Amino acid sequence: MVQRQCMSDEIRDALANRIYDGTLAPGDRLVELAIAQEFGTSQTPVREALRELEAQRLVLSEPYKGTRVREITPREMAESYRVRAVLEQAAAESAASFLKDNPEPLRTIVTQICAAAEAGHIDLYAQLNLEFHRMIVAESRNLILLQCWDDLRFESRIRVNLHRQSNQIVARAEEHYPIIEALECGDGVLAGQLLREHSESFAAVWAKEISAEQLEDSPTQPPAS
Amino acid sequence: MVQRQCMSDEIRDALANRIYDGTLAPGDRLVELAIAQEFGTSQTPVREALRELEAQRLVLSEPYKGTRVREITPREMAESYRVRAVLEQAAAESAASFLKDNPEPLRTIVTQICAAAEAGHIDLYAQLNLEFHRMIVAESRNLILLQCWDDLRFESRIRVNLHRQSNQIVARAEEHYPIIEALECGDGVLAGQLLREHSESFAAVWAKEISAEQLEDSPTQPPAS
DNA sequence: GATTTTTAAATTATCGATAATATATACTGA
DNA sequence: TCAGTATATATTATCGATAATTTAAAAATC
Repeated sequence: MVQRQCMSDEIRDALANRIYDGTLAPGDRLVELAIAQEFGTSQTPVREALRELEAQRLVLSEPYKGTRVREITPREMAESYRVRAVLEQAAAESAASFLKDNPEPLRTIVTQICAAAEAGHIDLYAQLNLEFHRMIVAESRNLILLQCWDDLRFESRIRVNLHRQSNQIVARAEEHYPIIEALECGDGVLAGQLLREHSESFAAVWAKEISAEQLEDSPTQPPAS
Repeated sequence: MVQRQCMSDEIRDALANRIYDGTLAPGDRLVELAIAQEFGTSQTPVREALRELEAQRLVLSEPYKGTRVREITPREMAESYRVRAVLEQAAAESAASFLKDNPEPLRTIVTQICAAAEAGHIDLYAQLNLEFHRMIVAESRNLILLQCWDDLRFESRIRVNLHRQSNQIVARAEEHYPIIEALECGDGVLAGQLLREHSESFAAVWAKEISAEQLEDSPTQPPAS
C-alpha cells in the first residue's frame, strides 16, 4: 500500500478514477472550491491536481473560465488506436526475444481474458486486456516507449463504449492467442504485425464514426478493445 | 504575440526555456520561494508551473524534498530515438498524400537546414531540423500522433550534445533530400523507411554510449539530429 | 573518535483571504 | 422588443502566513 504524502496527489487520483468510471462525464465542470470542500482541504491542492489532470489531457482548463472533463471524439479514438498500433508493433519486435524465455505470465492473462469475455465480465475483460498489451510494451524494455503507450491513456478511453456490444468480445479475446504463439516462437515481426492489425481494426471502426460525430445518439457503437 | 493570462504559465515557459538552453542543468534544484522572488510572485504560481514541468518530465519532484532538473541518460536518448523512428515512419506514410500536393514548405526548410549546417549555425540547424520533422508528423493529420511526438520533447534533448561534433552536421543535413523526394513522389512508404533509418541511426549512436554511462567525460559524443 | 540523538535551518505543503476575471442578470434607451 | 450597457454573482488566480517535513548542524552518548 502506497502511503500517499500529499493531498494534491490523492485528489488527482480520486478525480481521475471518477473520469475513468464515468462518475464525471465529458463536459462536466470541476469547480475548485466545491472539490476542496468535499475533500476537506483548501483550494490549493485541488488546483495542483487539476493542473496534473490537464497535463494528462483528462480535463481542459481555460484561464479564469475553469476546468471541464474533456470530450473524447471518435476521431481521437481512431487516431489513438492508430498510434497504439505502431507502438505495439515496434514493442513486439523488441519484446519477442525476452518473452520467448518467459511466456507463462502472458499465457495466464490470455486465459483470464477469454474467461472474462465468456463470462461477460466486461470491466474485468477490459482491465485484463490492457494488462496484456501493456505487458508486451513493457517487455520491449524501452521505458520511453512504455511512457508513450501509457500517455495514450486507454484506461480512460476504454469506457467510452464499454457496456455495449458485448457480443463481439469473445471473438476479440481469442485474437490474442495467435499473438502469444508468435511471441513464444520468438517471431516478433509476426506478433508485431498481428498486434498492429488488431489495433488498426479498432481504429477503422472508430473512423467510420467520425462522419456521424455530430449526431449525438449514433445507432451503432464500436466495440471495446 | 500571445498575451499570457496567468503567471504560472509565464513561469513554466521561462523555466522550460532555461532547461532547453542549459541555463538550468540536470540536477539543479528549483527552489520555489527563490523562483517566486525572482518573478515577483508568491509561491503558488511557481508550484503550479513546477507541476506542469514535472508532467512534461523536464523536472522531477519528490514530496517535501523539492524539484530538480531531470537527468537525461544515453539510454533514454537511444530509446527516444527508437520511438521517434516508428512515429515518423507511420507519420510519413499518412502524410505523403498531403505533402505531395504542397511540398514547397518542406523544400524551403531543407534548403535552410543545409545552409545553416554549412554555415555552422548549429542552434539554427537544430531548430530548423526539428521543424522539418515536426511538419511531416503534423501533415499526418493525426493529432494524437503529433502529441506523442511532441511529448518526446526533442527540443530539450537536442542540446544534450549540441555544440560538439559539428563536422558531421552537413552530411546529416543532406539526408533530408531523399526524404522529401520520396514525399514529392507520394511514396510514403519509402519516405517512412528513410525517416526511420535516419532516427534509428541516432539511436544506435546513443546505444553505444549506454555502457559508458557512468564515465562522466566520455571521449566521443554522439551528434545532434 | 565514531555513532546516535537533539536541535536548528531550509524548504515544501497547505491554509484562509483577497484580487482579478468571466458569466449571468437586471437595467436602459431606442 | 431588443441591442447594448451596467450590476451582481460565481469562480479562478494569486497572495501572505502557517504547518509539516526534510536536511544540515550541533550536542550527547558510548
